[in-house]
Amino acid sequence: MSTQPSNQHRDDQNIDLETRLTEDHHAALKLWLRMLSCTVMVESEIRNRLRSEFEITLPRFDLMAQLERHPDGLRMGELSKRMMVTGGNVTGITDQLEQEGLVERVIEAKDRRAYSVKLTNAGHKAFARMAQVHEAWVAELFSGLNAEQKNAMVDLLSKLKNSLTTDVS
Amino acid sequence: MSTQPSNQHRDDQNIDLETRLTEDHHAALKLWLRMLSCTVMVESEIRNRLRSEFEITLPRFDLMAQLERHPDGLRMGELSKRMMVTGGNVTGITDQLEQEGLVERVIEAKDRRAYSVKLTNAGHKAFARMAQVHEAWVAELFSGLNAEQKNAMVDLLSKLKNSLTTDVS
DNA sequence: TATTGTTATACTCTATAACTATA
DNA sequence: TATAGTTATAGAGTATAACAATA
Repeated sequence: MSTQPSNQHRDDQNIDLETRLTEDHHAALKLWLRMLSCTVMVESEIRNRLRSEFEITLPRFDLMAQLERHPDGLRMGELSKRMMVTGGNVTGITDQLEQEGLVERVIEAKDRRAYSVKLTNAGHKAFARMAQVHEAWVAELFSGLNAEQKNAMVDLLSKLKNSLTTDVS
Repeated sequence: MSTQPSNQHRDDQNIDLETRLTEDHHAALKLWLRMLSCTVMVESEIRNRLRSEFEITLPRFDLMAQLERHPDGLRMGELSKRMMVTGGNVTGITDQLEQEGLVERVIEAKDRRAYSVKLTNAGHKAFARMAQVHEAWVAELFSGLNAEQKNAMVDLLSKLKNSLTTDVS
């Protein structure tokens, strides 16, 4: 093996490199396709249940969840960032929730261009009720993994998320 | 501890059970939220790149990917199942791809109600070009995980997917 | 001038239900 | 009658760009 001319040797190395690269590409693709299909399955199940049980859509639920975590309210721009959606959409979703009395816009004293969006009392109550059921659904859908496996996956996803937010942006 | 009356003891067990249940629910929710946000980040990045580089949408790309894997063609109903989308949508997406000459409907001799949808030669070429770049993007986006971690995650997702398709349907 | 948020518009995907043609 | 696929419709979410009000 080591008796081959260095040219050939270099070729071998290149071939190995290529092979490894291709294998890695395939592994990444396989991972992505599996992740996507799992996410789509869980997401559409939850979407359907939210609609049939509570007549609410996922983005609306998501906006309320964001506000639940921030009792002091969030600005439109902050909601936009957190929901990974452009401003116009947040306006639309907020409008709907405001009409239903679940959310309110409070003018900020310091910057009168900006609003602070908060859950109303009714919004808090409605969300608490939904969140509990929602959490049980999620637990049910992920019951195929035991505690250890769930933790392992959270760790892997955290690593991935970290690399995504560090590199890409 | 073991000197407590059995009533109290039973209470303790219940509390433990509840605690464990709540912990599990939280773990599942945490996992789901992390998985969702990772998927959304990767998906929107790929969606944007596909649009700006190739002027194609994700569902259209997905349909072509399905056909690439099945050179003999797929019926509309099969595409619908695989893409997890209703029939009307498949008709629409197929129409567009057919207009662009990337896909063709071939009437089935045996059952003249049904079509077999196939990639055209142009479709094959176009897809091959896109798939190569797409795979490189995915590899790049998942480069935060090493080979071992990717494999571990594929395994966990396979387990999850399996439990989802077994239990839920 | 820059920023916050809204409005107007258009596009894609989606589901549902009524429909046509064939089995 | 049942099935394969299409059509028509309506709705949600999305992005973009022009706009108003405030900083």
